[in-house]
Amino acid sequence: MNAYFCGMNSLVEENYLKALFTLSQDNNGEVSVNDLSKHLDIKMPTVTNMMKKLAAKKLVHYESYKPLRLTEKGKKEAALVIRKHRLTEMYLVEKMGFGWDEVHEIAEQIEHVRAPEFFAKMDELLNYPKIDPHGSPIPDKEGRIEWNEYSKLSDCKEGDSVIVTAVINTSDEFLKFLNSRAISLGVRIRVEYKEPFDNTMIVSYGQHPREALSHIVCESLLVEKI
Amino acid sequence: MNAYFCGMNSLVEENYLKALFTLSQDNNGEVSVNDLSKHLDIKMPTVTNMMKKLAAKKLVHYESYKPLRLTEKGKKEAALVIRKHRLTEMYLVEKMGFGWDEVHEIAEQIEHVRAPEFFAKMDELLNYPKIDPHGSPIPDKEGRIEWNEYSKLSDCKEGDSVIVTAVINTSDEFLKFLNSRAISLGVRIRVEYKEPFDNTMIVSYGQHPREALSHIVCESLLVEKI
DNA sequence: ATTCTTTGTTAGATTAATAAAACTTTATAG
DNA sequence: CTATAAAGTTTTATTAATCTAACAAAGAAT
Ligand SMILES: [Mn+2]
Ligand SMILES: [Mn+2]
Ligand SMILES: [Mn+2]
Ligand SMILES: [Mn+2]
Repeated sequence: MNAYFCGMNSLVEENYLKALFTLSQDNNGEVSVNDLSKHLDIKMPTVTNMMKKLAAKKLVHYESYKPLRLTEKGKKEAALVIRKHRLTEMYLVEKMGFGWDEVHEIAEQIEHVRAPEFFAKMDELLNYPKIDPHGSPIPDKEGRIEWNEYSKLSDCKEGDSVIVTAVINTSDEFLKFLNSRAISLGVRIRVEYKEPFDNTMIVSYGQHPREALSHIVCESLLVEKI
Repeated sequence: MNAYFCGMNSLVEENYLKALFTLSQDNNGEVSVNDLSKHLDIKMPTVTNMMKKLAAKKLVHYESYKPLRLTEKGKKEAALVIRKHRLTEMYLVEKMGFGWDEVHEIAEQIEHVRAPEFFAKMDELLNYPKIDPHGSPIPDKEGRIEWNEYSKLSDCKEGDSVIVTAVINTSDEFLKFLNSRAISLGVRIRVEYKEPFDNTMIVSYGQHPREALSHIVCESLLVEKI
């Protein structure tokens, strides 16, 4: 009767898929119930339940006590949700004038809107962007992602000159910190000195001849070497 | 824990409020459970249940077997949902290039997004519009509505010249019909002849010197006399 | 190897939104 | 005024998403 009768996933299912996709990136495709539970702030039994449901829908490989893995179908559907999220973020920044630190929560909701024309229109108005405002790739309409091979600033050596291409941590707080240091995508940074004790980096860029960036900050910045 | 713990209404509650508001317009504030049930395509027992819930939240005056009425609080919250809906429709048409016949279903979903900044931004980018793409007034931030005193085209007399200011029926089919006749808001129409038998009107406007509009069409067009 | 801790599952319960079936009240038509 | 029809309600049940408490498996530590 309603719009959710066919092969569509619910808003809740979409959030699980997205979380599985994201978490599986840094663990060669495997995710623990515990991690997923913490990431979504949902108790473990609820997650187990949902995994059985997603397994029944052929979106997740589920076996008791084994790590969770998305199926190919699951990966595709997750990527399509991420596509909607990132397109939305890009639209909010480029066409509506929001800051890159203001769009995540709004996109978190709009990503669940069931209106393909709406996302297609944003895509068109943005001229088919390949990355979102945080430098993350936007999956294409088939859910394919172009993985860019960038390195972390923390892996650079003294004397390296690099361009900031993406942020890994997209939390408001981190983005506001970057704003306060005038660091944004495209900024060209030179590593002046790397403190052996705690890996803090002294870097220079733009009008900033001597800025200290902690290891935790440097690990969250993806850069392209030049 | 989640975002819906405080005074917020759920998506479902918002749709009930909106329906109550709309239906109560043409019946001096009163709505029957039956009408609401049909309008929302939800069975009557479900509606009765929800009315008790909304009554507990002081949004609806509910007494067994009596017509439903929104409280002042209910009217305000309904108007604020309608505000989000109409602002969205206006944004979709004015800023994204959708047709007036394509935006209702998208707005039906986006109206439930919980992000005041988002709607405030649309409002700003649209320069605080007073009407939506169908000529309906957009309630202000306090939920106040400026009721325009327009008449139906069907109430006009032979020889009257009028400007189309709003459509009452905002269904896709009706809007597409108007598109096919090149009738849109702002078009100046002259009533050439009114058939006494079935109230069909022969009108002229723009490049159309002799167009026949059935009574049902004329009843759905609001006009301003000049 | 045995114990303890962490992780995961099962069982049972709750809340929101819905419907079907049965019943009651109000309205309408003879 | 009844008899019937329409509208509204109550009761019971279902589904999705969640939780707590109790239990079981896997992994770590001694
Ligand atoms: Mn985001
Ligand atoms: Mn989301
Ligand atoms: Mn509409
Ligand atoms: Mn809606």
